[in-house]
Amino acid sequence: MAFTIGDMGKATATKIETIRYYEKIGLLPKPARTTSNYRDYGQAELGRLSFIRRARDLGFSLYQVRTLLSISGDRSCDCEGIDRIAREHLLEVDRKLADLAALRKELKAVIDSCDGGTVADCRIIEALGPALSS
Amino acid sequence: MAFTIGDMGKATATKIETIRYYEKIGLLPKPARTTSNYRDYGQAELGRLSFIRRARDLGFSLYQVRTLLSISGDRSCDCEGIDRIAREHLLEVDRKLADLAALRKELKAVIDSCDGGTVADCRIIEALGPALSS
DNA sequence: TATAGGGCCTGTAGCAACTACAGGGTCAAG
DNA sequence: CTTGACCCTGTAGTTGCTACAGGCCCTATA
Repeated sequence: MAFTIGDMGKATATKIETIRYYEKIGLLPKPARTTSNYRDYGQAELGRLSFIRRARDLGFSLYQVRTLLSISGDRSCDCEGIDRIAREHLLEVDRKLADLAALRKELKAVIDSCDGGTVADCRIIEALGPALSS
Repeated sequence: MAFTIGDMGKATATKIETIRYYEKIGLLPKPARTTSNYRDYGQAELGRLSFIRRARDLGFSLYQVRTLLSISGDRSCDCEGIDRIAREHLLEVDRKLADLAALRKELKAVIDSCDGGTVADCRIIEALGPALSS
């Protein structure tokens, strides 16, 4: 029922420094301390940290996580805000996917154009930019 | 034939601060100066900056760009090194694409599980983590 | 009982790759 | 001759951590 910062880290696959960082920026509350000044966490903090990590794994920014946490703290509030953030994030992910796919295609084309030889006739270099007489 | 830093920026869609930053970290050489201490660029610098930007657009890191530039500077060197960097980068892009696609799928599932109501029964929140009794 | 090893503490600095000022000088047009 | 757009240097901020440095604490073993 009481966890050290190391326990928290193990339970959520989070580095200790990261946990302290979350505390510093106010994502995690300042926990109780033992007599020897060790952080003393309970179930609630563990849950909160799990939530943060899970949201981070899904690609939410810390700013978004902060909002998600504050909305989810108020259980009577309706879930429209949550839904909006999640959908917005999904759009962003889709944009990134499209960008990355386009980039991949172009990169592949650049690579495929090269058939060895010296740099003087390397197509990759050529494709990367004009007039690199430096 | 002579460009100000602003010209360079316009020609390559690069912010002035970024150009100065590239100079500071040694990616661009220190250019000549006019009598009033303005940076005075020539064609070579423009080419080099284009190269950098193009490589960055393709997702190469500044570290990789640095290597690409140094290899491409030696036109007699064979293009194996270039090819290796590019292929490695392609693999990295493929990994990112796969990760992002997986994330997208999971995020979509989380969003789709929600059918409104109050936060108390919001599935998004539920899916994000257990025991968030904070 | 001494000591060795782990774990914990604070605080600061570093990473990528920029971006954004603050506080000033320069230049061309009206 | 003044206004506005450009340029200069230098420093600090961004995101999300990560890595020390220098020190305290706790447990197990010889």
